[in-house]
Amino acid sequence: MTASATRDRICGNVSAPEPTRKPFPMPSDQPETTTDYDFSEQIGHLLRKAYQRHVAIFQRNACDPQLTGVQFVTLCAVRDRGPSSLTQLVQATAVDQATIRGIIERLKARDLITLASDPEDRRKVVVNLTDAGRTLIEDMVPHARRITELTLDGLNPAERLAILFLLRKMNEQEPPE
Amino acid sequence: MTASATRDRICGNVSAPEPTRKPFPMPSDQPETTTDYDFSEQIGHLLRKAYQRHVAIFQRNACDPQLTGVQFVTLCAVRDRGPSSLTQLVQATAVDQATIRGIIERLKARDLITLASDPEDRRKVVVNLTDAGRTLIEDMVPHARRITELTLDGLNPAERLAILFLLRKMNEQEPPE
DNA sequence: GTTAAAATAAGCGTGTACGCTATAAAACTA
DNA sequence: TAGTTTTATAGCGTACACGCTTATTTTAAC
Repeated sequence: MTASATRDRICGNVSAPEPTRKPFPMPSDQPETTTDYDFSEQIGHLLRKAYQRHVAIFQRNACDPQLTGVQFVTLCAVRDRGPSSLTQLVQATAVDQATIRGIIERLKARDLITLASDPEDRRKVVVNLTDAGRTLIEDMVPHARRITELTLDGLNPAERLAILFLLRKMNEQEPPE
Repeated sequence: MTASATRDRICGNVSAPEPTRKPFPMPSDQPETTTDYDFSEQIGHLLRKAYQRHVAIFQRNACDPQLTGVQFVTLCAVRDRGPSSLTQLVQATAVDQATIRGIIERLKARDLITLASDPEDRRKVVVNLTDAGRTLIEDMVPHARRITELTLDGLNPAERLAILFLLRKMNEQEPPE
């Protein structure tokens, strides 16, 4: 820290001793210095780490080692909504349109779903569960509960409710334009 | 729920994309049935959506459209720690070892960092900031503050403290074996 | 004490999966 | 016909697992 601070003086951007031009009005009394910005305390960094930890827990605790969290979510969405088009699954799962195609391909390759085209709208690809897919969901759900439990391990019941509430509230907020 | 879901195939389930009305899931009475498992209320799903929203906000608000959040975190880590080996950066950034190489490659290609080999340990690759890299960080930090602000938009000050606290606490917990 | 073998550490290559942007083609709708 | 919706395709970036090479450190033998 001190080493980098000294280096800042030596070869840093010493050329501009504050041209007094602020690109953004700072929301509070945040100083314009860069030294107090700690990336490891930012919401984005914490979210990334939390999600990565969850993914690791999922992989270790899924009853099927090939099944990913997103694949499981997609299977659940098909079960809950019945035969669905890709666009419907995109909305239900919050998986990107370009990404869902790969998911569907892999689930199809494992015969967990079937694909058909809607005779009433020939653009649509209708996704359906196979018996194997339905069985896998049934087998997986207890493991999924455990995965949730393990991900929230370390938080007491009140804190668990709180973080679910706060994440839902964040997600309801639309990303600006 | 299940009965109506299977009837959704009449193509008229347009009621889905309506705003979310979600009661609190009670952790107490969880039967072993699969019908009450709602993937969209699970911590993993909420974390994935929250992080994706943050990434979208980052992309729209970075001063450099090519710079990703992870790349920025890596640059910050080099600035904070001084010349660093890849392994040190892996620990500092929580970016996978195989992934950091791609990050470093792209930062190097843009001349934001330099690579050298440590004469004292010839296994090591030492990463250093260039002047351009240092300048980019300086320019970026105000935007990064705004990105954090926008990601937390919708939460009041107490809630912001709460979610940061809860995510930190979750991340401190080790993923089991 | 020097040296050879074993254990550890750093980094590389490859393969698979997820995520987004941008673009285009096909099918439907007005 | 013009415009919208649905899906397909290409390309880049992030993420992790696996197996591998090379370099350093530790240990054991001598």
